[in-house]
Amino acid sequence: MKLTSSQEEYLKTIYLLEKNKQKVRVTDIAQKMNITKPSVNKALRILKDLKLINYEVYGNIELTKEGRQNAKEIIKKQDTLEIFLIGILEIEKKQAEEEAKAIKHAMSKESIEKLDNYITKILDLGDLKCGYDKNNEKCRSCIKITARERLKKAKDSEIKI
Amino acid sequence: MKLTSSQEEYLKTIYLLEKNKQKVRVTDIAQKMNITKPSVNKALRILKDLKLINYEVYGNIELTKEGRQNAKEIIKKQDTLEIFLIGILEIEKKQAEEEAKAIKHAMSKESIEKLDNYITKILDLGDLKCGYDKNNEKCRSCIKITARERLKKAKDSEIKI
DNA sequence: TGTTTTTGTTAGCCTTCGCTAACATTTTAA
DNA sequence: TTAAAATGTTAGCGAAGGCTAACAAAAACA
Repeated sequence: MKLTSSQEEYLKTIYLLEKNKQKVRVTDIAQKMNITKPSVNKALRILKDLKLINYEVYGNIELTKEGRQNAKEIIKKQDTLEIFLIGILEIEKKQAEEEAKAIKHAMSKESIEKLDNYITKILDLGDLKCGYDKNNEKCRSCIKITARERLKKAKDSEIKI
Repeated sequence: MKLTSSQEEYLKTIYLLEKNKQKVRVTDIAQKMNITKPSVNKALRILKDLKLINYEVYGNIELTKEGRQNAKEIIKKQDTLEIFLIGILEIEKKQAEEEAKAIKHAMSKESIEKLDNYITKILDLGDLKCGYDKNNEKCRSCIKITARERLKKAKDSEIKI
C-alpha cells in the first residue's frame, strides 16, 4: 500500500516522538510538523484506517507494527539522502535536510539501497591507499576524509529534541 | 516565484514539444503528460497568469522568455539526476527517469549544480590513472568507464518523440 | 473541588490538480 | 461549402491536505 508524502511525514514524526516520550500527543505532532491540531487529527484518523497507528478519540497514539516498519524505512531513506547531500555533495546541513525530506518519498527502497552502497564504497575508497597527495582534491583518500569530517561536523551540531 | 511540481512538468513538456513542432496543442500536452485536455486547459490559464506562457482561448501556446528560462532549468535538473541515477547508481533507466522526474522539484538549482560537478569529478577520476586493475570494482578508472558505458547505453536506447 | 488552562475534536472552508459530461470551435475532406 | 472529425473549452465534481472558528474533554492548580 502506497503512502502519500504527507502520511510518511506523520509516521516519521510519530516514530521519533515515541522514542523520546512515553505518550505521543496531537500537540507534539502539530508542533514538530508545524501544522495545526485539526490537520493532525484528520491525518490520524486516516492512518488509523490504514492500520498504521492505534488511536481512539482522546486516547493514546501509537504506531502499529506495520506503522513502525514503515517509519523506519522512511527514516532510513531520509538519513541516507542527508548523508549523501551533506557528506558527498557538501550541501549545507539545513538545506540538505529540507531537500532530503522532500526527496525521500520519490525514491524506491531499492534506489536508496544503491545510494547507501555507493556512499559506503566512496567512503571506503581511501582504504585503497592510492598514493596521491592528501591535498589533491581528486585523491580518493582525501574525498573520504573530507566526507567523514563533514558528516561528523554536521552530526556534532545536532540539537537534541 | 516558486512553481508547483505540476507546473514545472507542464513547462518542461511545452518546451520539449516546441522543439519538435511548429505549434504546441492542448492535445499534444495532454497526450505527453497522460492527462485529460480539460486539466491541461486549466493549467494553461494559470501558467498564463504567471506570465510563463502566451495563450489565448483557441489560440497558440508558446513559452514566454521567463517560461523558457524556467523550462530549461527544470530539464537540466532532471537530466542531471538521471545521469546520476543511471550512470553512477546503476538504477534501471525507466525507474531512474521516473524517480528523477519526481525528485527534481525538491532540489535547488545550487544542489543540482553541486551534483553536476560531482558527477563530472567522478567521471574524470579515471584520467588520474590510479594503476589498479580494470577489473577492480573500486578502481576509479573502472568506475569512470562503466558509468560512461551505462550512460551511452541508456542514451542509445532512447526513442525519439 | 471548582475554575482555569491545556489539549483534543468537530464542522466546514479553501486550494491544487486531477476527472467526466457537455458543448463550442476549428479543421478536414467529401 | 458543408458535414464529420478533431480539437478546445466550460462547468462542476472529488480527493488530499492544509486552514479557522467553535466547542468538548482532560489536566493542572488554587
